[in-house]
Amino acid sequence: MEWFRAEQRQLPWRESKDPYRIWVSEIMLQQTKVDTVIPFYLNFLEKFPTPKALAEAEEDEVLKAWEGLGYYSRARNLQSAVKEVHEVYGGKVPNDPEKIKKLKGVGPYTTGAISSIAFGIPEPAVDGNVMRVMSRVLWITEDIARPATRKIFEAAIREVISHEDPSSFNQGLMELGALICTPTKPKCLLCPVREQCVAFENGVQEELPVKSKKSSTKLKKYTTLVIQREDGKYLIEKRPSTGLLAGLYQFPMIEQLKATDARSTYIQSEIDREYGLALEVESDIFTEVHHIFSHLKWDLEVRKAKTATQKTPENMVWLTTEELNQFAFPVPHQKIRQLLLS
DNA sequence: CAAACGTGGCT
DNA sequence: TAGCCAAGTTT
Repeated sequence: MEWFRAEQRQLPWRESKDPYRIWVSEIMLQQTKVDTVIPFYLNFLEKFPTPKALAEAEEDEVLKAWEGLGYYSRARNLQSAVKEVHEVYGGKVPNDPEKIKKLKGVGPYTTGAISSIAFGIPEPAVDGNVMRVMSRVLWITEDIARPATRKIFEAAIREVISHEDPSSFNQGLMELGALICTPTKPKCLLCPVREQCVAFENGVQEELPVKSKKSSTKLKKYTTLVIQREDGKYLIEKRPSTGLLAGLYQFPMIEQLKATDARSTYIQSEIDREYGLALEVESDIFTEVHHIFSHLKWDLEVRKAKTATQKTPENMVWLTTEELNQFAFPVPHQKIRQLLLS
């Protein structure tokens, strides 16, 4: 805690003890680096300064503020939970871990983080940093990829957490993991708990934590259509409200399951069959986009198309060039949008 | 419990 | 280049 108080970074969410602001920061920081979060955090709180402002916003507006940050269910769950706080708790985040834990998008880590940082309650906040630091300090060799392992670290933290300043204790452990006890090349000579570290004592700090590997990404190929009608507007599809990139907007895509699915005759018949749109698909490829997600890879073959119809299929909308920027697109489709706007 | 769920930076 | 990693949660 002494090390943390002296060495901690100045970060936007450390300038306020407003539980709402702590909450927003903790959701954004899930699986996301500090440097990535900062600009999103500042913009988000400018747009939605209070639980009330977020509760009353349009979901599309919330997603737009999250555009490019990833894991978009975080944004939708956060707004849903804030609505609950607004309705059930009068707009104030409850000062009780059991109630906090029930909020959508708030799991064991975030419960501990909000409880300790915003309310000074001595609850463990076990994230990847804490498991790395403690696996080294205590030479714990359990596989941290397994859900059950988190409980081992929570039990260890409960034994030593400060009841005077649980906020500095939890944040200090995470800050230590971020700045000193790093995944590779940990700066042990600068570490304030080097003397207590069993892994350092035995020279095995680089072997910890033990973490099993995840399965590799799977490839999906799509023909992606930039469909423009006579007044210049583009046809944009809103993704379903569940699953991958839920609620985001994109250029319509047809999956290529076999080689012939890339032909314009196939594309045209598919669009006619699914949406009743008569399309003239160009034979040239406008651009290609390749994108790697956490668990899958997209290869997009983008082609331009024209249509004369005024019909608007379900879950689609015609947008002007300017309006394209008002909706949240996933990164691969941002690349296409950027080409059209340049 | 394993897998789904984004993105960008680093090795 | 391919894989790993980052203040995890939900299904």
